[in-house]
Amino acid sequence: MGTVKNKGNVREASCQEELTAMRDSIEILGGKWKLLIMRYLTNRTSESNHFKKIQRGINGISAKMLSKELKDLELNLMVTRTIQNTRPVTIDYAVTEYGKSIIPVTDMLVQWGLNHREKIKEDILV
Amino acid sequence: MGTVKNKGNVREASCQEELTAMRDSIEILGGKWKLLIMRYLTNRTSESNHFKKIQRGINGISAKMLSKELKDLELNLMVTRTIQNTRPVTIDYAVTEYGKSIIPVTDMLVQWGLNHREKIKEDILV
DNA sequence: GCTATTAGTTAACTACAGGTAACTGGTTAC
DNA sequence: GTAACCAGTTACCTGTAGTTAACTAATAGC
Repeated sequence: MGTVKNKGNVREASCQEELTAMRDSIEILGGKWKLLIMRYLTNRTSESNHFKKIQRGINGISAKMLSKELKDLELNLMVTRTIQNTRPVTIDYAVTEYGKSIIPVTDMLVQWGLNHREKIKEDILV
Repeated sequence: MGTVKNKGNVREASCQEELTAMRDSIEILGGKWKLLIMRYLTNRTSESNHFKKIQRGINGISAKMLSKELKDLELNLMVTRTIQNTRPVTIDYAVTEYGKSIIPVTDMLVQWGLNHREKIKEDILV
């Protein structure tokens, strides 16, 4: 470790760093819901997003999971949680400036998903 | 459904399509290993990648998981499996042309992971 | 008092992702 | 014959991601 012997090792080392970086991303953003929640919130930065509204917007997510995932995202500084002075009380969730760094990731996943649908269609026809 | 009543609904509709697309992506590429395997293979398209070599290259993956994930990726047309005429037999795994469409996704995840490390460091120092 | 809204929490459960380790089967080299 | 390489498979187990449904607590309207 530490000594770089040749080009092969340089490539090897940086590849391992890449894989480690991706492990981190997957650990933080992995699972069924986190990226969906982030996508939902980054699409609506102009409005206030309270708990029930988010739950209605993301098809199929339960209160328990939404609550848990929002906590995780808050811990990782991706979203903020603000209590609103409304009756009944609402809690506003918003993407942080840092959280917006996720946009390129979700953009790529959306594009890839759409593209994959097209690919599947083609494969069925041909 | 079908009738678009106003701009709000248009935005709503396309957002739901986006989320659906992302659900697809997450379903196909989700889990601890698939994206790591794809990253590993797309980084080495010039060489042949046999089973043991991949397992050695991706730290911590077991034969069972690698075997299972490669099968899944093959089913989704992301990689090909070719038996090599070597002694002992080796099996070559390669990313398909279509599989390369995943590169922008893994690129973004690698970048985000690296950036996140930096962010955490800063937060500790400040 | 009853119902509805908000934001969750809690318990009880299931299913599957994933880990560990032993094993098959074929080939080569010593 | 035995050790080492290849490519997996199989069985067993565990932890946790995720589901469902019931429940708390506060406020407002009828």
